[in-house]
Amino acid sequence: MADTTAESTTIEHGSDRLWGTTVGDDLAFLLARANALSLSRVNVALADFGFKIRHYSVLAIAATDARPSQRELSEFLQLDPSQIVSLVDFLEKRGLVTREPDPRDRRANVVVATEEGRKTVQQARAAVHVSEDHWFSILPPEDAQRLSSILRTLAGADV
Amino acid sequence: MADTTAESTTIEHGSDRLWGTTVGDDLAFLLARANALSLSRVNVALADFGFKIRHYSVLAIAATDARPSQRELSEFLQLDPSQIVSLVDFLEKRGLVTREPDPRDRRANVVVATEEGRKTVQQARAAVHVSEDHWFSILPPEDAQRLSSILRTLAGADV
DNA sequence: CCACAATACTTGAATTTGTCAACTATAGTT
DNA sequence: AACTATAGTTGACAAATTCAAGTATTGTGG
Repeated sequence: MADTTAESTTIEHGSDRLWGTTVGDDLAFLLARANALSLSRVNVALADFGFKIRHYSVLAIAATDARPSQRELSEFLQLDPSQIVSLVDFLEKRGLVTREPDPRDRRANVVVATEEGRKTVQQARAAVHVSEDHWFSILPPEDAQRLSSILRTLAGADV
Repeated sequence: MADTTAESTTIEHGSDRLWGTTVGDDLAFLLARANALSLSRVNVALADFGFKIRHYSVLAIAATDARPSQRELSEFLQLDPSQIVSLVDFLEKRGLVTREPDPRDRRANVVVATEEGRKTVQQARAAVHVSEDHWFSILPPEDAQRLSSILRTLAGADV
């Protein structure tokens, strides 16, 4: 842990002392805080595209050949189905994705990126990765790798 | 990527196949998802106390001898000052914390847990830790340790 | 000491997000 | 055909987020 003494020259607005309190040891708290920081960075990176993280996530998945249904998106992104509706509406209005009928199930739509959508997501992904890499570069490379692998375990293991 | 040989016996509710898409590699996404899972667990554990994670965080910090000001809480928890106001209102109405004038700065309040608040937070902390430990026990112990350490680095380093 | 800018907290309003129930259309089952 | 379950949509409502403005106090430069 205490390998980076990267503070103290700054005037220190003073809330850092709260790290010593019990919540500073709490994994749920650390996760929440790391996520909040990550989120705000990513959202800044996506602001140029008029996206927030969710638009980006939906578009990125739609730009693969996975051809996800809205239900799958809802489940995977842990969002209410009605939230997926508005996300897809948003992207569809901008011509980035289309709803295509699922030939196997006429109730379902499949969300697919347009050519424009694929171009856009490529640029957005680049922006996101620049912002992420910059942040994660404060970690030794093997820690970034470990973090990714550990989080995959946690995030994939429901219950 | 493309294993759309949708034929398999595993009819499975299906969204797991989306792990293969690009977002599944994205640290920001993994962080968000892990946090969402952690959050919902913790909130379940706290429901008995009528808390959500933020009430608990404020109370837990107030129950130390750190005597945080509201501004410090705002900064540390990354919440708008007005959100701290309502959290402290909430806890104060329940007799769990009090606002005490900061002798060094009459503009500021210091948030301190009452005796009742200290008792409550102790029970709440136990509930949270049970729920966390249960979840994190899917990790090998050294990974849990590493995760904690890595997250502390990430969460503490606000470039 | 005075004028002025900055800070700590509070209030309220605007916006976004989260949650949920009801509805239509289709699927699957018996 | 009757029944139940599912995919998507809509709309209502609650909760959370963000912002702008106001009060009291602090600190600073003249």
